[in-house]
Amino acid sequence: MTNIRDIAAEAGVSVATASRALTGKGRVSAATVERVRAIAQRHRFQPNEIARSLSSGRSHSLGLLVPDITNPFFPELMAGAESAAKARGQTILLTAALGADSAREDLSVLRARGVDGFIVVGNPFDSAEQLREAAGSRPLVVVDRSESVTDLSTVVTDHVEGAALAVRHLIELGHTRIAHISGPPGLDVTDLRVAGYERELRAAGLEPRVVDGDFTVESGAAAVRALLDGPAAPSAITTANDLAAIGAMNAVLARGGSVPGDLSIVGYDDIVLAALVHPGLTTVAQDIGELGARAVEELERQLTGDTDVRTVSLSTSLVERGTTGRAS
Amino acid sequence: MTNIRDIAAEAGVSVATASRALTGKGRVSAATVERVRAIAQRHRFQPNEIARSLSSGRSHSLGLLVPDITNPFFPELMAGAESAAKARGQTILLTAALGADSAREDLSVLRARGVDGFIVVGNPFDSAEQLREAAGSRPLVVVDRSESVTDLSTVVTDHVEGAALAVRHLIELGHTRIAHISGPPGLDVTDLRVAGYERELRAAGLEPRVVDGDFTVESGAAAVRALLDGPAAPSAITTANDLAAIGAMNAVLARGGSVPGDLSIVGYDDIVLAALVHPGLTTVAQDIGELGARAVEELERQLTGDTDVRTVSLSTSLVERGTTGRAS
DNA sequence: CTGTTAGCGCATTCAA
DNA sequence: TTGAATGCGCTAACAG
Repeated sequence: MTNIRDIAAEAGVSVATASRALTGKGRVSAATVERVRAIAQRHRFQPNEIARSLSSGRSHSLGLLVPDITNPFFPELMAGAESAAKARGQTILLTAALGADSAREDLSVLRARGVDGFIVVGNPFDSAEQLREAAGSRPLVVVDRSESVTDLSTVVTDHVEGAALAVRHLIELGHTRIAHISGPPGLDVTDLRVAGYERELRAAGLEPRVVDGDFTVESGAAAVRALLDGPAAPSAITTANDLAAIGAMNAVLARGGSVPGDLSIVGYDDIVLAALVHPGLTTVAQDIGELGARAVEELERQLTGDTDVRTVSLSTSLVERGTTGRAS
Repeated sequence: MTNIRDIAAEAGVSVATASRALTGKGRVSAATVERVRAIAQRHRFQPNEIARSLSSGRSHSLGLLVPDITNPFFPELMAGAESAAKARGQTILLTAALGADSAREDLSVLRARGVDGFIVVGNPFDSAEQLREAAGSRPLVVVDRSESVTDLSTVVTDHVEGAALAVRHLIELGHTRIAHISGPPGLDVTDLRVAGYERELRAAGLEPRVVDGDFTVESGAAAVRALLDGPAAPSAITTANDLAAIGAMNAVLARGGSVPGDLSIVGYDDIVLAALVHPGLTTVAQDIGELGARAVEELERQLTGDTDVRTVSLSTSLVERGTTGRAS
């Protein structure tokens, strides 16, 4: 590997000057800059980032912690983060951790690797305080958690409005018995979406009805079975996420029912999968990749010295596909 | 941040001894090892990996290059690689690059970051030689390419046998007009699966029929439309991957047909999504996560000095779900 | 504008 | 078994 000493030697300057010419920091004559860079280019010189990190204290790498890589929501977010990071010369160090213990450990590993900051999707801990401590005073952006982390920068979508959007769509289609399959109770995202659902339903003079789920396909299926077998079965449902919606849809189809004939279904997230099932899932779309990209931007902002705590809120929209129809 | 000097000072030993006690390399008395480690633990000392890398020349990090993070196949593989790496104290540096140019650039960035080796999924270049050059003499394991990279360690599944498995299943169900929707022609994976398909079909005295696709949902849909609109429409198809199979299935359903009533469909890969569509997709399963995990293992083996070029071949199996039925 | 001098935090010689 | 010295490759302060 050719290093900066080789370049400096060939250019007939000191290593320090070569460094300045290459990084653009510090005053160097235009002539030497050009000469040094030309030589570097010819040698395909790539500064050793490890050495650079050790010396400068910045690694140009970002730690990304996601809860569950097999849930298709997260890869989409990762993709957005990865490409935004790449565009800014940053590299993503990826880690997936489900529980608080492994999250603590993983963050610690990433810290030892010198990441400049963290993007944490969801909060694996019980409190924002624990999360901040695990991040070890490094800049931190939380994605998709709002209420519980008021003193940290976050990137979120407007869950209340999104949930309301779904309900409004069903009401416009003439539905009056609209149930909601929620996420795990207590979670911000869950509560906000439930709140939006209830608000919009009550505004129309209708009675809310919430069945708890946990974002999984299975929970969606189980919830819908309970709903359809119970009294006053709904003609439409909104769900906490697309996975649950798909589970619900499969459960209806599995018992010979039809969607949207027997039940209209609205998902939430608009993961890629939503467009691939048949019929296509009507869902509340959030730009998942953008969520990741904006998190990178926010982190970058903090890394450049801006210490404001900010909440970036992205809008949502309804994507109509085939799982919703007029009430009969 | 507390560093090794602090630990050494508190233990009353030199930094060198502290380092030896912590890493376990070199002779140190059991007593001092214990003392140093106790102090380190009390301080929650985490050696700075950056410094360690610079000094030792090893970073304990692996570069993972995937072509397309939004194709659900790759996140599953990433998850397997990530957890295997974590279990071995390695960290994954992730990058996604579609074309050869960006792949070259990305590998270069990862190299500058000091990754100890690479796992490359597919070969973004025209030849194994270019890939090796882009990896810059660092150990390299290729996943899912076999033919074109005979002189590199690879982890693959037996595509020929997998494709044959699918055909055999359809033949057992009584189908005789069985078409195959392939991947992009020229790709190893494509050609091998086509070969397996043709071999098995010919063995049964049946005539093969291949329509080219490109692994996307759309290509599957287009191919199946062409097939059904043409003469001698098949009663069953095998596909190069699950995404194409799902596209095919949706195309049939979209025109009012039924699956498997009008067309039996077998996918390939068994991505998570395969179980989530309705009806569930019958498919040739490969353990995608295992593919990633084994790649990490192979790389690790090379990193520990074993320079044998090896090909790890994982087996496949048929998962019967709802998209295949008896020929009418 | 440029060169010299010091580290960054650790691993690894070489002596003792 | 331990310590002192050296260097990984680079950036950053300080002189000139």
